[in-house]
Amino acid sequence: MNRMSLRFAVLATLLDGEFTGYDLARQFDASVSNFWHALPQQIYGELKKMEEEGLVEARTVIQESRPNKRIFSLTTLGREELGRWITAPGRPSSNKDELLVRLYAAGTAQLLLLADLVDARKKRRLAKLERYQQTRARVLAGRSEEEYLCQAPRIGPYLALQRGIRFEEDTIAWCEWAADALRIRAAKDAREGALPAAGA
Amino acid sequence: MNRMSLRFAVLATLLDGEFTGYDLARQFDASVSNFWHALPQQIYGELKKMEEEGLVEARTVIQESRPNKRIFSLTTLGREELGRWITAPGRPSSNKDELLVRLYAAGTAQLLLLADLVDARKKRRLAKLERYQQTRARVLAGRSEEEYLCQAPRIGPYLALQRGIRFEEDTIAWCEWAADALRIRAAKDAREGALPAAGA
DNA sequence: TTATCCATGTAATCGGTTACATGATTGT
DNA sequence: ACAATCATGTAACCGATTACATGGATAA
Repeated sequence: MNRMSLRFAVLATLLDGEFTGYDLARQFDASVSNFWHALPQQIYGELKKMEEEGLVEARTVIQESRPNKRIFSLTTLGREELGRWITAPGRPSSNKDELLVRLYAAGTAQLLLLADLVDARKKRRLAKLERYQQTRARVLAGRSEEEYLCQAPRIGPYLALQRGIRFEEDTIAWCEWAADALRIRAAKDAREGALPAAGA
Repeated sequence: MNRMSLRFAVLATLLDGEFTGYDLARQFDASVSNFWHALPQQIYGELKKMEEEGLVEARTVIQESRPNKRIFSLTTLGREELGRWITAPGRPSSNKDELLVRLYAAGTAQLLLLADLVDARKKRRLAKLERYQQTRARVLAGRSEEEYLCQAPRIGPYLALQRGIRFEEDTIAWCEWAADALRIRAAKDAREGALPAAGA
C-alpha cells in the first residue's frame, strides 16, 4: 500500500500518552519536531480516519470556559498496526533543501545576501539545538548515557533525539564555514572590481 | 506567491548547460541529489509550464536510432526570475525521516530488526558519500579548497556539495553508534528474559 | 483594544508519486 | 529471450499547505 507516514507519526506519539488533535500538533513541535511535522488540520483529518478504522479512540472532555476536547489514545489494533509498520520495508527518503538550491545558483552579486540567509539558518538551528539539549538533560535525569541505554524502557526516542542533536551541531558548523567562505569571496570580488572583465 | 521550488531547482541546473527533460532527471541524481530530487514526469510538466512562460527555451534534435530530443536552456527571463528568487525570503524546511519514526516507536521485540534497518541506511549513505567525494576531487582538480574558493566562478555548488559530504559523514557515524546501542540493548534484554516482568 | 491561545473543523489548491502508454536499441 | 536505456508524455491519486470559519478567554 501507500506511505501514510503521518499516520504512524501520530500513532508513535500516542505511545507517550493521550492527546487532543491540537496537542498532537504541538507535541510534534516539542518531541518529534526532529523528524516530523504536521499542521493541526492534517492531524484532525488523520485522527478522524484512524478513529473510523479503530486504530485510535477518543473520549470527550466537556469544558466550561474552553471549547470541548476530544482526547485520543491508542487502541490495541492501533498498537498492532504500528508494530507491523515499524519493521516493514521502507524506501530511501529524499532530502530537499531550498537554501542549498539558492546557494547552488548564486552568482557574485548575491554572495553577501546568501551569507545572511546562512546566518539566519544558523540562528534557527542553534535555537533548536538548545531545546534538544534541554530535552536530553531531562530524559537522562542525571544518569550517564550508558546507564540510560540500559535502563530506559524505550531507547528509540533517545537515539532519535541524538540524531537531531548531531544534525543541528553539524548544520551549525557548516553554516559558520559557508558564511565565512561567502564573505571572504565577496570581499575579494569587491576588491578586484564589480565587473568581471574589468580587471586593473 | 507559492513555493514551486522544483522550478528553481531546474533553472539552477540549467545554469550548468543544456539538458533534455530526461537528462535533467539524471542530472538531479548526479549533481543535485544532495538537496533535490524529481522524477522525469514532474520535470516534463514543469519544463512545459516554464516554456510557456518564457523562462526556458527548447531546440529539437532529430535522431535516427533514438527518439527525438528537446534540449532546454535558460532564457534571459529565466535567469532574471532565478536571480530574484535566490535572495527572496524563504521559510524553514521541515525534516521528515521515516526511519526515526520507526525508531521512536520501537519496542524491545523490534530492536534487532531496527538495527538492520539502520545498517541498511548506513550502506546507502556510504555509497552516496563516495560519489560526493569523487565529485569533490573532480571539481577541485588538484587545487586546495582555499584556492578553489578564490578562483572558481561560482562557489555555491562547492558549498552545497560540502554540506552533503558532512551530512553523509555525520549520518554514517550516527548509524554506527545507533546500531551498536540497539544490539547491545537487545542482547541485554535477551539475557534477562523475553518477558518484561519475568525477572530472576 | 488588539492579539494570542484554546479547539475544532471544511474547502480549494498544489506538489509529488504511481500507474499507464509507446517503441526502437543495446546489453546480458 | 529478457531487461535496461533512451525519450516523451497523460491520468489518477495522495499528501500537504493555505485560506477560510467559529468563538469565548486571557494576556499585552
